Amino acid sequence: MDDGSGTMSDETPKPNRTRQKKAKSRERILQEAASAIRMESADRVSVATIMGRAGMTVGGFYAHFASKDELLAMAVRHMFEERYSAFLSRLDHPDATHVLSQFLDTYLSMRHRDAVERGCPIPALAGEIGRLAPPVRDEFTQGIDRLVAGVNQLLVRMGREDADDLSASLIAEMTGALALSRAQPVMEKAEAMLSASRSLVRHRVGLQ
Amino acid sequence: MDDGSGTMSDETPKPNRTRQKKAKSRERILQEAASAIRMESADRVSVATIMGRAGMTVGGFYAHFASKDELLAMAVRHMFEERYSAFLSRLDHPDATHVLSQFLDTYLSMRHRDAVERGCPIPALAGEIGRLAPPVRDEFTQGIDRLVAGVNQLLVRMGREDADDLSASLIAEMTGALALSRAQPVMEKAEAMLSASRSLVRHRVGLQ
DNA sequence: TGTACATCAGTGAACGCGCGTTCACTGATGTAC
DNA sequence: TGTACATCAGTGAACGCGCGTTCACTGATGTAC
Repeated sequence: MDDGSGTMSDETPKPNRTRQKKAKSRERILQEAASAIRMESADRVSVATIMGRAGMTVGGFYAHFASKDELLAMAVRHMFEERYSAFLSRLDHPDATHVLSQFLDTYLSMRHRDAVERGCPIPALAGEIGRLAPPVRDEFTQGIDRLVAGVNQLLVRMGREDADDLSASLIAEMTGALALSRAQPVMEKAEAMLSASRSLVRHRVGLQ
Repeated sequence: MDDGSGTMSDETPKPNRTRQKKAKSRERILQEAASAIRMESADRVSVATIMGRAGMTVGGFYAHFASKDELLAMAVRHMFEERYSAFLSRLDHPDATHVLSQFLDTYLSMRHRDAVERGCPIPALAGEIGRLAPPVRDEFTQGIDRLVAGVNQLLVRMGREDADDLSASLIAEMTGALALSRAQPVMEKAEAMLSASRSLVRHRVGLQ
């Protein structure tokens, strides 16, 4: 059972063609799960469906994950990395205002509203996260914390002294506005909601 | 089939003890459904569980509702009425500022955060509403519209000229903040999130 | 008021279905000599 | 390099379970005379 390394990790037990193929399969499962969970909810999406979309059959699943819950936790981590690694790596960009401005506009856009399966995990999962297993919830709250901390950092660099409260308040408004615009099937009304929040959020951070 | 009234309504076909008892049963089912749906999601809660909590068995359900979907729509309407009829009836109160101030503080409180099953339907259902049947979604968006319109009315009476955008933006922030504080299991952090939004929302409407 | 039939709210078992998980297996790839 | 065995990613059928819905039924209440 022990691979000889100091920790109990089951990582890197020699790369070869078989293991590389397995790693790619795992990546495909994670990607399909990340999409399907945001689209259908963690509850509704089945292990069989995810495996099917990843080009495999159900039985093979348990060679990759111990349970559906473990997949959910890894998929939530995957969503935050996929969506925010680029943003978080731009926090040191010389023009903090520009980075923030772009973030706000991208977030509060119809494009984002309509791309649930590649969008921010927060509005997609906030409602059901309390019912999911603690490790899943942990990945979720850590993802939120990193995002809020990122916005906070930009606000500090822009000279805001109320950055702590403001960053939390902005993320609350933005995730709320996206969720509400998605609940509204009439496109014009959905756009009006995003537009209202976009202009007020920009105003609140001193843009335009 | 026709009860003789001009419309196709199946209402008021003579009240007697049997019918009164049935009406009370229906009310109990609706109340239990409204609680369970917010607590467990529309998806996870079963017709059998709701009927059991209302003191009946599964089979009796279809004497009250044509399907689970019909129950969901009626239950969503019930939630908004239960939560907001008092607030909406206070819109004409002479002191608009006071009514709004109370609304904000009640909404962004730990008490509200911890009372999911009696709380605002918006953060509880926003994530899954897009997957529910159109009639359920309609009740939901109508409920949101009435709430936003109510806040809008108070802001107008307080002399705000940007009331249209501001009311939508405030509801977005408040529902978002409540959802985020519920996702956070650490009480102190949950309270900090609510507190951040509470002070900024109050500031945005010119309070304190 | 008393009786005989009608109504219908609610019971409880059954249905077909999709779920998460298990498991004996297959066959391509890896390892040892 | 060639052969013989070991490994293990992935298959596909099966499991027990809970779901929404149906339906024959029961028995209390309502209606007609």
